[in-house]
Amino acid sequence: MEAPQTNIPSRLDQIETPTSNQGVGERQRERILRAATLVFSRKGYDGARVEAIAQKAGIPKGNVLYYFKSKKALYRIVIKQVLSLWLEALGNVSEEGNPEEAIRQYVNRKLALSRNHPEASRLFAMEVISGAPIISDHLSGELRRWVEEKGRIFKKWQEAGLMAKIDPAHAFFMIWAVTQTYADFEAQIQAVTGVKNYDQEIYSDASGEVVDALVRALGLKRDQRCSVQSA
Amino acid sequence: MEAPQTNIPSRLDQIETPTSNQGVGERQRERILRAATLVFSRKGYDGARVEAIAQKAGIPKGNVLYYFKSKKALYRIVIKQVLSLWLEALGNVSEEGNPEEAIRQYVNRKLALSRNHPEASRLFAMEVISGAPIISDHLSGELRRWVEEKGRIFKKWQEAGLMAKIDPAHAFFMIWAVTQTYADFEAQIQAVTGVKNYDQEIYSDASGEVVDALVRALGLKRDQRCSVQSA
DNA sequence: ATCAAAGTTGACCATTCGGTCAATTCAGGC
DNA sequence: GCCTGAATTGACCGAATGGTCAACTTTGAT
Repeated sequence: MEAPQTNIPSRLDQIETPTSNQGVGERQRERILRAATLVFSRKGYDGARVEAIAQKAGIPKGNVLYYFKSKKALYRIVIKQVLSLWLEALGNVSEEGNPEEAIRQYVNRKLALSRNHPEASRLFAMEVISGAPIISDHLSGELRRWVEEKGRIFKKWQEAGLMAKIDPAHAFFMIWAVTQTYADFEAQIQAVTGVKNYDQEIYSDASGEVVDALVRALGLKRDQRCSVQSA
Repeated sequence: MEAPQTNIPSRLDQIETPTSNQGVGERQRERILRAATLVFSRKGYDGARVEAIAQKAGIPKGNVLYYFKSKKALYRIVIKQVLSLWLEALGNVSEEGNPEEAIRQYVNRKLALSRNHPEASRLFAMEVISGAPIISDHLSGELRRWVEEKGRIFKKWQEAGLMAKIDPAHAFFMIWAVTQTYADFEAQIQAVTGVKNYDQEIYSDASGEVVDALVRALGLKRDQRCSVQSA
């Protein structure tokens, strides 16, 4: 989907690839990407084995290297995919309207991302914990600018007395930390709570209580009865 | 320090090891443990190389395997060390006294842990993200009981109207997520903020604003002027 | 000085790794 | 059917990995 990066054309264009098993390649490619995301998200780049990816995709190892010219190339593509998912989900913290509602929406969107793409979240975490060797440029580029931009909105809210005076960057770190923890630390939360079907039980709790807590943390609730109780 | 696990006695006891380079072994052993913590925390178990650990410890690979009978045994010891650090830092959320002050202390203690032992935090995170293959028993055992126990204190506070009504477990998840993020996601925070000396600048910010925010999130501030401003 | 145990080291081994490749199968256009 | 290029596969290669080992050095007690 992103840059080609591989030796295979395979695009459903007109002129090129006049004859081919059209579509077959694309489907396999995506199978592999899904499998790779899973394996990389659990083992990190160095710990992941091409053979394991192949097995999870249900194809021989040679076939993986046929679609992606190397393990590193595959990793780059996978992590770029994940990164764009992450940045895209950053979405728009809209300046207009109720700050509380804006943040509530944003947090819920991030929670949904953790719920629907936990492997992506974990892979991102792995990369960052490892020192972000691949994506550090994106972090200090795109992401930094995004935070600066959205930070200005926070500043305005703060000056209008609608938000607690926290460094906007730290406000984001907090939101990201809390929302991602439900994907990244699933094993811990699962163990501590002992829930059976993590997905349903945990996220329904989280999207209620945790969103409220974050709203409170940022001092957003406008008509607030001194925040001792929530329900 | 933990269980022996290796073929070498090396204890400063009386009778055994009548003659030896006393002390030398212990020092080397700890050198290796430190190096191993660093490498494992960046690469995970599968991604870490014994050679890399040896290099970081400044000794040949063979010497590492002399002190620890295998990579897996070394990993187990390292992660047990980290886990006990983690559990120990859980410390006492004291029931007596001001809830706000108790949580403030607890959060600050966790922040200090992230600051002083970022590698330990990262290693713990790596293990959990990987599915906690080694420590899952501890999580569903010790940690779960700890959360249940301390959760009762939260319940009491909540019934007394001193704390927002959040599921205590989720309250902990939130605190852990936020405090650990400063160690685990250092690369991201560094990139976004662009600070030079992470350690000093970030943690002085965090221990101020973030602690306040968490106190607000949990609805703990007793004499609170409707939580719109913090300073 | 001598001795024994502890510690150190690089060479070495079996296995596994990422990656290549030639042989083969598959699918569609003619 | 026949041809062509894509797709599939397992065998294979060199490099790297975890782990072993025998030779050697160091240390402290006697």
